[in-house]
Amino acid sequence: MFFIVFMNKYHIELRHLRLLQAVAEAGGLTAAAERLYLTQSAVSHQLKALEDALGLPLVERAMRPLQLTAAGRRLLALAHAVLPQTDAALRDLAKLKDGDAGELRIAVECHTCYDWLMPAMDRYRDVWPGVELDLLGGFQADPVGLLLDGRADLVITSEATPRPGIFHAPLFGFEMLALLPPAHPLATRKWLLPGDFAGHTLITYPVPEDRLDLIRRVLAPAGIKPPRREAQLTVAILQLVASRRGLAALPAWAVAPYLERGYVAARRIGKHGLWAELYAAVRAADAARAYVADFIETVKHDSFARLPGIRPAIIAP
Amino acid sequence: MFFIVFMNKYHIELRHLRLLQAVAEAGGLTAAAERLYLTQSAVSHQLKALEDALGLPLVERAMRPLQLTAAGRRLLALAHAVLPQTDAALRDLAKLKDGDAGELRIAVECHTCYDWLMPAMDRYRDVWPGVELDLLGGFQADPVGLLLDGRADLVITSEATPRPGIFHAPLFGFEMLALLPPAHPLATRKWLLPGDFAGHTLITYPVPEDRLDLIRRVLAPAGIKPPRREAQLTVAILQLVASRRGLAALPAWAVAPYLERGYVAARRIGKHGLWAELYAAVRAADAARAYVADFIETVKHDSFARLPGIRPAIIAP
DNA sequence: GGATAACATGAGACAAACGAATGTTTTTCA
DNA sequence: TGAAAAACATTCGTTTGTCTCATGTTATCC
Repeated sequence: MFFIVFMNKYHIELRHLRLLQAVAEAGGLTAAAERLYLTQSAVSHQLKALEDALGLPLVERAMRPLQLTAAGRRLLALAHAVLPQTDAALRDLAKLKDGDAGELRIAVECHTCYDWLMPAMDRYRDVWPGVELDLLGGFQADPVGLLLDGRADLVITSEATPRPGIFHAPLFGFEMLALLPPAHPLATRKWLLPGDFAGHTLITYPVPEDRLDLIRRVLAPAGIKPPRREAQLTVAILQLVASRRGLAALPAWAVAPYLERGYVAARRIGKHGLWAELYAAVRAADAARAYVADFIETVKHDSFARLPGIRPAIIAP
Repeated sequence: MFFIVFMNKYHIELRHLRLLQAVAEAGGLTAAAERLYLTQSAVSHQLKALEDALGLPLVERAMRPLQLTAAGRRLLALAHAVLPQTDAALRDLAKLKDGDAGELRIAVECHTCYDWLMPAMDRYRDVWPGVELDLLGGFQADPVGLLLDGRADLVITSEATPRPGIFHAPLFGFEMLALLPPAHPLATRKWLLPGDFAGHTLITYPVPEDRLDLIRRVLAPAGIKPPRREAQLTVAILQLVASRRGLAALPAWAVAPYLERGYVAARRIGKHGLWAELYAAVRAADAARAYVADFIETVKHDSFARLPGIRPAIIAP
C-alpha cells in the first residue's frame, strides 16, 4: 500500500468542549471530573485522546494548578462561543415541545440563598419570559409540604429525604465557615474543633436548632450547647461577630466579600470542613417539564459561575 | 424508589449537527449517508436516536423529497452557526501545530475544472493568507509526474492509479452529459446509447483520445470511432453543438447555465449515466500538512455547495 | 523528605454506533 | 391502476469507543 487513507480527519465533539470548559473552570482534572459526574480517570483518558487526535497538548501538565496552553485557550474560546448557542437551541426545541409558558412559585428554606437566587432568577427570566415567577416569603416549617399542597412549585432546601411524589434535584455543595472577630485567639488555628465553640455565644438566624447544620451535625453530637443569640439579617450576624458578641457559621459564599475587607475572619469547621448540600425539590410530575428542568440548570450553572468555594452535589444515595 | 434520576439531560453532539446538515443539503438520508461515508442504515439509526432523545421529529417522513420540521430547521440553524466556527478553530489549531505558511503550485488536468477551482482558491486564500498559491498553465502529458519532479505540489486529475510516493485524495464524482442541438432527433430519448454517436462528429478539447472518458469508456469498447473536431474553449464547443456541427460530452456542472437558457440540450450517456471522478494528487509527504489537507477540504466543501449534480467520490479500491 | 493530593496508565466491563440483510413505504412509469 | 424502483425503517450481530477500577507516577505541602 503506497498511501495512507487519511479520511479520518478527527472529529471533535461538543463533549470535548464541555470537558475543556470544565477543566478550565475547575482548575484541574479531578475537580472537572466531579462537575461532569465522571471519574478522574475518564477525564484524563478523554483529554489525552483529544490531545493525541489534535497532535497538540492542551494543558500544561508539569505545573499545578493546571494551565491551558495556547492551543487549549483557542479551543476554550470555541467552547465559550459554541456551548451557549447549543444551550439556546436546545431550549428553543424544548419550548417547541412543551410550550414556553408556565408558573414557578418558589419557596426558599435557607436565609442566605437569596444572595444567589435573585441573580439566577434574573437570568432565567431572560430566557423564559413566558414563565410566571413568584417568591414565597416567610418561614415555613415544612417547605416541601407546600409542593404537595399545591402552594409552591419549587423549593430550595438542604433536606433531601425521599418523599413520595417529590423529586430532589441536587444543586451544589457548599462549605459552612466559622466566623470570628479578626484578632480572636482562635484565629491562629487552621480549623476549629467542636470544643472551641464552648464558652462562646452562637449567633444564628431565628430558626429551630435542627435546621442549623453546625449544631445538629457538629456541636450536638459532641455534647456542646453554647448559648444562642438570633439575628434576622446576614449583615447583622456579621456585625455582632465583628463586635465580639460571639461566633457564627455561614456559607463560604455569603461571607466572601466581608472576608476580603478583613471585617471578620473565617476558619474551617473540622479538618475537612463542614459541608452542606442544597437541593431543588419539585413535584415528580413537574420534574420533566422543560421550564422547570431549565430553572434548575440555570441555578446550577449560575451558581458555579458566581459562588466561590462550592462543589458539585454528591448524588443522593 | 420514589423519583427518577433525570441526570441524563441528553447530550447533543456535533456529529448530530453534521448529520442534519448533510440530510438537509442532500435532501435525503441515502444521499446524506454517501456524503458522510456511512451507510443509509447508520444515518437512519442516528437520526432516529436524535429524534427520540429530543422527543421531537426533525424531518417530515411521509413526503419525499424529505423536508425538515420546525424543530429540524431550528437545529439546522444551530448547525450553520456552530460548524463553521468549529472548522475555523480546528484550522487555527492546525496553524499552531504546523505553521501557517506554505507553497501550493497547482496543476490542473481537466479543462473545465477552472470553473470551480477559481472560486475555491479565493475562499482558500481568505483562510490561509500565508500560503503562496500558483496555477501551472499548459497541457501536461503526465501531470502527476510534476509532483515527483518537484515542479508542482498538487494536481487535479481524474486518474487515481496508485503510484509510489503519491497520495490521491478523492474530491467528487460528476456526470458527463451528452450535448445536442435543441431540436435534434436524439433529444426525444431519455438517454443515449453508444450507437447513437455513430454518424456524428464529436467535438472535444484538444487532448489525446485516452483522456476522453466518452471515447475510452463508452465508444471505444463499443467499437465506435466517430470523427473528431477540436475546440479550445468550453463556449466554443457549445457554440459548435448549437450550430449543429456535432455532439459533445461535458461535465454536468459546466453546461448547467447553458441548459437553462435552452442553448443546447443534454442527455444521459447510458441508462445510469457516465460518471467520472476527480482526485487531488499530492506527494505522500505533503498529505498530512495542514495547509494541503485543508485545501482539499475547501475544494470539496465549496464544490458541493456550488456545483449541481455532483456526488461524493467513491473511495478508491 | 515523607505524606498527601492530583494526574497517568492498563485491563476489563459495558454501551453506543455501525453495517448487512431484509422489510416497508413512497414514487415513478407504463 | 399496478408493477418496478427508489428510499427509508428495522432487526440482529459485530465492532468500536467510553467508562470504571485498580494501581502506578508525579507534583506539592509541611
